[in-house]
Amino acid sequence: MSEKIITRFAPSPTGNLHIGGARTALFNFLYTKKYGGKFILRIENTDKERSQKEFETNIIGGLDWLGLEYDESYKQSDRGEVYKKYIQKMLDDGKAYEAEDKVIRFRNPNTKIKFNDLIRGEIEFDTSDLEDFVIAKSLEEPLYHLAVVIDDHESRVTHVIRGEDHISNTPRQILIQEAIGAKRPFYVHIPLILAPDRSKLSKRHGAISLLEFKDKGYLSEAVINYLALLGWNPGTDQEIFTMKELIEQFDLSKIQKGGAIFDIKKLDWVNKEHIKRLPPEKQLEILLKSIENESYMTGEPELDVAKISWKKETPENTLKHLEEAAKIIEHGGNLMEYAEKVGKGNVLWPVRYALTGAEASPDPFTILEILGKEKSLKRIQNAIMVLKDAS
RNA sequence: GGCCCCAUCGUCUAUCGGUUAGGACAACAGGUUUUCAAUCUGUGAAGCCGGGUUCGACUCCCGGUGGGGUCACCA
Repeated sequence: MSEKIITRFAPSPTGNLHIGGARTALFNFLYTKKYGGKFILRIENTDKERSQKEFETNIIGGLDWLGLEYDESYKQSDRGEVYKKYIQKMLDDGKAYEAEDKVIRFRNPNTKIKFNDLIRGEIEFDTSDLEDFVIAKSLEEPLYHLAVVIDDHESRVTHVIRGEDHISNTPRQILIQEAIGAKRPFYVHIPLILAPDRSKLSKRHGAISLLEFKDKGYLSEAVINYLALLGWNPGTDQEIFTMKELIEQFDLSKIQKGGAIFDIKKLDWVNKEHIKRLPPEKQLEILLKSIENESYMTGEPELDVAKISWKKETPENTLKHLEEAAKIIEHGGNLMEYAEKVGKGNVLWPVRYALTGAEASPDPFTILEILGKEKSLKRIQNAIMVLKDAS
């Protein structure tokens, strides 16, 4: 290795950290850790109107939850003097000029810019399509392209790993680099994470805060694992990874070119697989916490008459079983004994369904205990009523 | 619309010129007559289209088509 790898994740605090941003951060992190480099977090808040402290907190909280530690961090709002120096120099050199409308524009040399993207190969743009774009509102107010180039230059960033939506920004940034004599980093434009309709993920389609996954009880290891698999694969059949394994196996050449749709069902499966690998006591803790949020814990279950009876059992018999079960529960009798006598499923299924309204849930005895006698009996009576109404 | 990127099952993907095109999720069917099910088994499901190159193309080239991104004094 001739040069130490330096990467950065550069979110703008104009929104919460969502899965797309989280995956970009993850890829930067994995690549850096694999080669023992340095990973920088840079908060891009040159837009004072749209940037909010709340989003900054959310982004940092999200990275922290995922365990994506950075070696260094800074905010663009703290670097006004640095940008000012560069803008003045560009003005002095004639690389930029103050336009009549009081903004500072880049003097576009109108050349062809060709760059090599590490996962897409050579990409060429004719920058004469671009006008003299604005690089700063004033000496004190730099804009995105300028700030990015200066920061990457001063931080000696070697690899710019970012979303594919930045491909069209690259030629402008290269133009600025050349104007200030900065070295060109390697570019790695990773595919976008898509909404189910294949459009870019936006708030509309659930570009929800990453932290909501935490609130919903997902394991950060599972989220990391699933995100890594969106657009990357190890070339083997392995699908469940620890962070350590991801770092070992991560490879830019295995990154996909096309966008990938986020599939919550697969995340659920990955999450399940990670839970299975946890010690039993930890699993219990997760189970208990997940039950708290179930609909049957927060409200009354809604029953579908057709689902009350177990498989081929008749509604008449089910009615009888439920009435009997209610009696047994009321007097603290042995429900299992009765169930074994007339067929376990015939009794246990309707009881559990009456209590939860769910096809999948913990077993009836656990639910009975959690709900308590009074609430449980009320729900069973309700199921009996629903059954009677239907006949 | 201009410019740019992309294209294998519904979804995530393997294949780096020679495979019955493999795996996973999901779906569907069935088993375990629910103290356990965050289970087990099985089934269906794909190379966008048209030209080349080649003994041989999912794979390489060209052209379509389709999808996406981007065109701010936002990032």
